[in-house]
Amino acid sequence: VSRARARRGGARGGRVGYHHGDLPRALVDAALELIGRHGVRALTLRAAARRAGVSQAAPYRHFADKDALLAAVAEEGFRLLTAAMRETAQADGGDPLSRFRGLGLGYVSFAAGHPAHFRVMFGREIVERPPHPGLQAAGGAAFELLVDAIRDCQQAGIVRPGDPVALAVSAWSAVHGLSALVVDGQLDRDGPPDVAALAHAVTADLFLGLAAPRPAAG
Amino acid sequence: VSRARARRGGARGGRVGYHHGDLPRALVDAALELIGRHGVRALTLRAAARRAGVSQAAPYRHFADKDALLAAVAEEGFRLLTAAMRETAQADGGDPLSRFRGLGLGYVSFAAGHPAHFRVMFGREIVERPPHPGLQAAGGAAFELLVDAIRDCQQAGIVRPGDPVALAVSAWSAVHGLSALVVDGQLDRDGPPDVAALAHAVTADLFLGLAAPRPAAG
DNA sequence: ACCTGAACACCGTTCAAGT
DNA sequence: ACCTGAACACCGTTCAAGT
Repeated sequence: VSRARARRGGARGGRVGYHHGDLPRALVDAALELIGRHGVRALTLRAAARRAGVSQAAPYRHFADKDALLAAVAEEGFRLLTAAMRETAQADGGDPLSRFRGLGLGYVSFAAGHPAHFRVMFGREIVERPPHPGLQAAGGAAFELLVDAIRDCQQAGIVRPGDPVALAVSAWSAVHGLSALVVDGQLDRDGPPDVAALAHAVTADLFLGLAAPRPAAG
Repeated sequence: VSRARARRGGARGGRVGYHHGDLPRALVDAALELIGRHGVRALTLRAAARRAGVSQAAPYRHFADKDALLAAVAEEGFRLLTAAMRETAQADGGDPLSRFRGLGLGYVSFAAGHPAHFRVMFGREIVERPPHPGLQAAGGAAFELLVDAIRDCQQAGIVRPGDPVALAVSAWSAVHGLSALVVDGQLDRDGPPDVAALAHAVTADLFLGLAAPRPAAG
């Protein structure tokens, strides 16, 4: 089976190659597959071009350089991340706490389901100077979801008072840390971990704290 | 100022080059400097050899390949991490809770102070198959410190009952997440963050939880 | 408007030599 | 025992052409 020419039977009836199709899309897909299969070091512009069935120089018609391709991957990742968070937040129920927790569960679930995206988004593969426009903003959107949810919970008396941004940093740290540990295989000591169970435990601990219940509150 | 020859005035009176010195050490240092200055992509074996003042082939006398050099960096990182955690835990006082919190503060402080080490330790730069021996174990040691500290806190009635390993995953997620966000510059929106203050806030939130105080405990 | 082929400087790795 | 020089296959990027 030749690799470069096996593009025909695509899910939505793609053309016989990308010569007049969507080469940027094909290159992003190729990048994700190379990273997912053999790590970030396996992503080369030339290999991505090969997978897409074009010459080594063709990518430069659509991306200024390798960083620009990585930035496209990261940007797509942030879009998918915020979408996943919003979806899980809605699915988890209408009350502010379920919404808040759903955001966290969506975050971890996105990372586990899209490790290649996650690595590019947070891995400093992009050397970029100055930061690609829109990328910083895309990352900020996910954080804003957390801050807003915390504000809602505070107004409902479910989360304790305090700067919602500071509390959001703690929440972000918890779900981001679990995600990073999962994606990096740091939790594989006894086989592949049950990511959903871990996410439920971590978000619960985040909310309740590790402290033993004290006799008097306040 | 020539780069490769400026090795003389070292802190401890190094020799005039590494030809009969410690080339492995010099290569690890060069790797850290390249990563720290220009990102992981700037680390090439050839550039590291250049910095050490030896030929491009010389590193292969000491490291099987690029992964082996990265593994050495990671292993050193894990040694430094556990040392930093132990030190902060001791400095923070004798009671179990201070010890536990000190471990977390040490973790974040190590990451902020050694970002190049941290990236190699957790960044999946090493493609390694099978995992380099001793590396997995070195990572496990830091985690064991957390588990033991949680057990001590449980026995002192400070941390609530439950599987200490599961609680340690939550604690690890929190401090690892904050560390990763700091190292990746994700918290730089309003200038460089106050890492120590963030670490204090996150470890406090981890212990107390985000929940509003409830009228009845248990 | 989009793609190719050839070119250049660079990298990982190997190997026959050197001291 | 440790290092060098030359070599090979590969990569990022550019540029003159092609259709």
